[in-house]
Amino acid sequence: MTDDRWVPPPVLLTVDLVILTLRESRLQVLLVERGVEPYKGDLALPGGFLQHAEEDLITAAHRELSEEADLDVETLRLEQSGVYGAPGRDPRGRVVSVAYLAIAPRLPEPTAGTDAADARWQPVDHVLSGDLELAFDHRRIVEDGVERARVKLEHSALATAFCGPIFTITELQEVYEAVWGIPLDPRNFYRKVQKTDGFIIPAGSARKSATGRPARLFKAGRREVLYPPMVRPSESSNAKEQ
Amino acid sequence: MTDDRWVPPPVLLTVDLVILTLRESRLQVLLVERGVEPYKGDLALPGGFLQHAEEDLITAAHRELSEEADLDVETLRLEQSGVYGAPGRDPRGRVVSVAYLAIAPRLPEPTAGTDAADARWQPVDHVLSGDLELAFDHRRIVEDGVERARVKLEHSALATAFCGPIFTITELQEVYEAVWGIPLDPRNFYRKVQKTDGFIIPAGSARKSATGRPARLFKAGRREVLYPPMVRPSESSNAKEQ
DNA sequence: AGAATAGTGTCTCTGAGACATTATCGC
DNA sequence: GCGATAATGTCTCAGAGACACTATTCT
Repeated sequence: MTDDRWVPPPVLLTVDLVILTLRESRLQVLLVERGVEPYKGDLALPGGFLQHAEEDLITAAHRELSEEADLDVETLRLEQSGVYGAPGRDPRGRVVSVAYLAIAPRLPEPTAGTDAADARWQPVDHVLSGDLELAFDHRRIVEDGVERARVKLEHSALATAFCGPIFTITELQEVYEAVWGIPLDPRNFYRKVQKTDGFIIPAGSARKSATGRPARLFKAGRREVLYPPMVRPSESSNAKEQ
Repeated sequence: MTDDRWVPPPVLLTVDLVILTLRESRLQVLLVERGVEPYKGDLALPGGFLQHAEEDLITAAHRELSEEADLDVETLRLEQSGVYGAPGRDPRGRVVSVAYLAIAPRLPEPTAGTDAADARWQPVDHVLSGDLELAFDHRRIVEDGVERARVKLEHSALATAFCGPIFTITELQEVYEAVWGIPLDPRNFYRKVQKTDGFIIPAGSARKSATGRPARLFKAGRREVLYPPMVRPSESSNAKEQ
């Protein structure tokens, strides 16, 4: 099968970023309008080719993150979310894309970057429902990224990363509700979060809303892995396989 | 930052396979002795370069699987497990590897393939403990693959794939014990597995061991996602992040 | 006082863990 | 009968879900 003169086919590598945030109590994903062919003018995930042969994947992801959105790279956790390498996915040739997932607190409207004609937040439901068409196979990448975020919310303290440095329990609950897309009972949520040791740490008390009793403030604790995990209700009737 | 004449750097793509099975009640991984440089003579995961520019990743994984081990591809579930693309991981240049995880029932000693001087099963503990040196960053790939298998055992009916088409509950328990590396209570395991609807289906009754009461036989049910999940004990004291 | 939001308490049910007991085989 | 393995039952405790109540602010 392998010839003496055979050489492996080169491929081009891109990193694509699924940057999720919370705006107006909805889970939103950062999309850019492509400024170049192919799919020029269409919406797509921020990302791009590896810069040079020595660039690390995670480095490239961070570079694209700061290039295409004016975000503070330090505060963002970045994690690999999948590889997409189907032969026909990019008309420019054999392009394999490594997807990275980033979770961010409320962010400002991003400034347009170099490769992107425009960059803006879009609700993920619009993407998942298909109302919003994305270039390449980026819709699938968003789907996988969102599902990964949902699972991570169960088992890790990731939700605090969606909030600012100081937050109320209600705000934290809103994060879960937005990402999971379901309502939660405030009292059970309160109890669960409070008794999960090291999840959140008290940080004084202050007013938050215009009316009502002032909420206590918290900051993220040291615990990364939540055990027992936060449970997503009615998980009995789902099906999610590769 | 982007020059007019700039072109993205090409990379070489490999697929690496983490093939896990159960032999002698231990979790074992298929390793090959490399027949070519670099790392010639060292143990490594089966795998290799993309064959041609149009080959799908999963196709390449299946091809390597049948090339390097004489396994029935049909019965194996294959799933992406990670990407490994650190700049210095392969002396031949910029090589990015996509790892695939395969789970298999008891398998025979494999026959040596084309690229591999020798192929054989090795207990994963030997790899994880570092007693067994692996080429490239393959030890890390095995670590990630095993952890993924452990998690999948919790939330999916994957464990039945380790068994043959017909099995006893005790055999199924041995799968969990081998992969998780901990002993389980037979009575609680029995109860849990029985009441998880659609996990296993009765398939008659027959003798299994030389002595004692004959065990009932089962086959895999239709359910893929287990809810509530099988819980891995003492998960309270672990830490596992990217 | 009343509206609005934050925080606490209680009851019930499910499921996990620990462990004793019974059932069915070969000898 | 005995030894060995399979299967079932029981008790207890932790945690999730449902829901009523109290607390603290503002107007």
